[in-house]
Amino acid sequence: MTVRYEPLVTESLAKQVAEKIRGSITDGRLKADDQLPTEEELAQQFQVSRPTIREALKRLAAQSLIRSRRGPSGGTFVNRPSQEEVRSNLTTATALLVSLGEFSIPEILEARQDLELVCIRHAAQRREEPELAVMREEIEIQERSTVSDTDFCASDVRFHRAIADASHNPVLQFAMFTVIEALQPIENMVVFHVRQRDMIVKQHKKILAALSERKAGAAAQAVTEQMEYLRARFDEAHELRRARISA
Amino acid sequence: MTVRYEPLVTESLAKQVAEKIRGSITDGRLKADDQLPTEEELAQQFQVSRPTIREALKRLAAQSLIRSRRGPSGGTFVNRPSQEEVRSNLTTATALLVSLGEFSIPEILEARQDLELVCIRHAAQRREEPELAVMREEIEIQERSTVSDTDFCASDVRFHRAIADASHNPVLQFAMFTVIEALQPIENMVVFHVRQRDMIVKQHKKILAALSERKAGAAAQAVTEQMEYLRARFDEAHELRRARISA
DNA sequence: TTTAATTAATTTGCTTGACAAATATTATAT
DNA sequence: ATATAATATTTGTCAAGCAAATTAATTAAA
Repeated sequence: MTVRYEPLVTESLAKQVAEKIRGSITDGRLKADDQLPTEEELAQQFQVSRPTIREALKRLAAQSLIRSRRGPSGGTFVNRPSQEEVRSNLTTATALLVSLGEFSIPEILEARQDLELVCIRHAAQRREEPELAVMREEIEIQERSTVSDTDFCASDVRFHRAIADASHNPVLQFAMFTVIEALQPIENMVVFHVRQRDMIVKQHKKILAALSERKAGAAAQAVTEQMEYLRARFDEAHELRRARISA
Repeated sequence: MTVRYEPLVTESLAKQVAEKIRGSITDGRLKADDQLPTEEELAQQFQVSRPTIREALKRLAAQSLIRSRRGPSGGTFVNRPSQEEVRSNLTTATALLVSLGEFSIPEILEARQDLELVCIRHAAQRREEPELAVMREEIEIQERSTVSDTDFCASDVRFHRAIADASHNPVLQFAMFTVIEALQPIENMVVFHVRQRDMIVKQHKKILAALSERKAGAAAQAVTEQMEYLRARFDEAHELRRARISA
């Protein structure tokens, strides 16, 4: 008699259950807003206890693949993950990688320059009034001398996100946002240490002007200028740190 | 007497606990490989039950922020998330967004062309033997007529990942991998429906040759060619589908 | 004395059973 | 007919305990 061996399973039950359910979502058997069976029923189907089912569901909830509501019409439903949610998950993960030193500063700067150049070329073609309005607004904030360093940096992030938005390609936005967020702590360092806001604002104005007139070349030029400026400031900071260490 | 109101909390306990712990990881109070208190101790500290703590930990485990091991020397530890893990999480999330139609096919194709052009310019400068070897190997696989459609697509993905690798910028790799993975199901469609492998292999050879000789212009040209070819095939497929529907 | 096997201790993994809280439905009273 | 109250359903939480894995300590044997 032939025996079909099941694969040896060492994964935890909760993880297996989570994978099974995740599978039925990703392969389309469960669509957005579909309702899952109740925890009780799932427990029976998988032949595990309810807390185990709950651990599995929490894994999925952590990736905002599902949402739960209490009550008779409640239950667990497949989530339609918004780009926002996915992006925020991605951002925390990326920030962690950065903080662990997986990416070096020059690498981040290079990637950011490359990606922003791609975005700005499309932006020069496709930018609409709303994005220009955001940029104008942020420049105004950045010009106020009363604005704190933290707020200045936050405004800077919003300005560059507006550039990504103006590309009107959500995939590029997605990639760009990640790099912008990843760069933020580093950018904070610069602003805090170097305190050269005027230059940055001047460059932002140049970018805005070029986009307003749909001049792709000038916009690319302005972006390149700013990135080279940032790079120089970072090199300075690096020199300073080395000097301090060796002293 | 003045009263300080705590913010009204409607989030579930498990979620709050997870956020607290996540916070102490992302702000650096807990570093990689640090050990968390036992579930029992956490339950006491947060004044909740152990299953609630476990649900919280599972949320974090789902994002591979922590790992657990049983036994006396076991416990829960802060994970040093590898790029692989973060990427695989990101990939499933992105695939879901694609399957939900958050990104259109032309948008994905455009982003992929732009990003791959960025990668290939760096690759022409920095490519090393290992990446060229991978490309050669994959081309060889793709030339075999016995290879299944699925395997052909998988090899294609590996080929393009090698291009991203050759850029030697992990941030770009990160962004590029996402888009490649996102495109894969669509690419499968093309190969399955159009069955034009020769052309793709020919283009891959052109890319490899240009990279071998470090000719950035030729490499960019070859990439553009392939992307325009794919775009044309997709338009055809789209035409076909529309024709079928209207018929 | 050294080495191997056994035992004990610790920590996560899982189960059972129960109650609390939220929320829609249904029944009741005005 | 409408407002209110009771009820049923489902997730959220708790409690206590056993199982499994794994290391450290202990004991027995060579």
